[in-house]
Amino acid sequence: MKALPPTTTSPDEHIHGRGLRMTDQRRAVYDSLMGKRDHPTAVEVFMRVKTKMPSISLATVYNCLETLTECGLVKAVNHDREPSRFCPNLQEHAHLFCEGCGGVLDVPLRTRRRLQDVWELPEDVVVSHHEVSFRGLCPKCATAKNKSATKLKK
Amino acid sequence: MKALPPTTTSPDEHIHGRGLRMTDQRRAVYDSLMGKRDHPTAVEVFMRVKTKMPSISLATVYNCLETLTECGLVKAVNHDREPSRFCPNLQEHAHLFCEGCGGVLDVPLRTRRRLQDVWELPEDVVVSHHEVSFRGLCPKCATAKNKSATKLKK
DNA sequence: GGACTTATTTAGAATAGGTCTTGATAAGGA
DNA sequence: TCCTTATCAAGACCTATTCTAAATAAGTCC
Repeated sequence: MKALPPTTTSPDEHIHGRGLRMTDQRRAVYDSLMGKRDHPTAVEVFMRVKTKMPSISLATVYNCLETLTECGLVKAVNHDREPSRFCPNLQEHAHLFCEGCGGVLDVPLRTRRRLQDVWELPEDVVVSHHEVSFRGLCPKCATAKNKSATKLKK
Repeated sequence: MKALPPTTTSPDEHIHGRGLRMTDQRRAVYDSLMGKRDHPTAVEVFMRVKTKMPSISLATVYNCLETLTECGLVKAVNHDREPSRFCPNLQEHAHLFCEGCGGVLDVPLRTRRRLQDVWELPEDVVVSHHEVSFRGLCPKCATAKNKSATKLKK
């Protein structure tokens, strides 16, 4: 749960802290997420890593993603019943799933704001984790749709 | 998306408005959700409805739940990759998934609050749906855990 | 009411994302 | 080096859900 920012602790130290090793496979999976931070699914990660490491198996990618998630180096992102996606952004944020282009956008928490400001959580509850997802249109798709709608009106 | 409160429109009218019928199966599924509002999974709904209507099939329960969801009479609730749960509460709310008892709690939106107060959504986006889920301990489990922890300390 | 059309239900097969199992490899420590 | 533990790879397996096809039921038009 607790995840120190990677500037103070390297991914390797993070993993070693749990008695685990930073293997080539884990590093390749982690690097692929850091390289193109677009919330890929496990299969997409698999395809990307496979270009650099052709012998890697899908099961290993699943294992690596699970390990990295447990170590707090990446976050697993779920939306409806779609395949899980993975995200190396450790800042607190929500996600916008674009129905137009299928992309996923990070939505940061406003400074000095907390979810309790909006949600009436009963007293005494303990919250260990939360996930917030929006579905709709990203700025690009929204403006594109708007334009075509205006065009049609004329 | 848009869901008129059931006080102004009956479930039947809701369904008829879409050219669909309120069949016995759909009513049984709907009633089972209204009767015990504890966020059951499709299989749990199936087991409950089966006691009143032994001939119903699981596929029908899935179909009914989908229809009711599309008509805006119930909400589908997803959390991590667990099976979907169903909820007849049409007010805006989030969910707390208790790791202690496995229960699900509705968490209402504070009055006159909106998610944009907390999340820095970029301009121009269009949001058609959102889902917020907390994981942790419900009040009962949290206090129970607290008590046993204090006991151990003594 | 009867014939026709469309919705709905049912049971079981099929699918998809993900997990588990097993045997082989590799890395560290004494 | 030998021993122990972690990791990997391949494929079998699991589970929630969807699809398919045939059977029923409900409207609708005459």
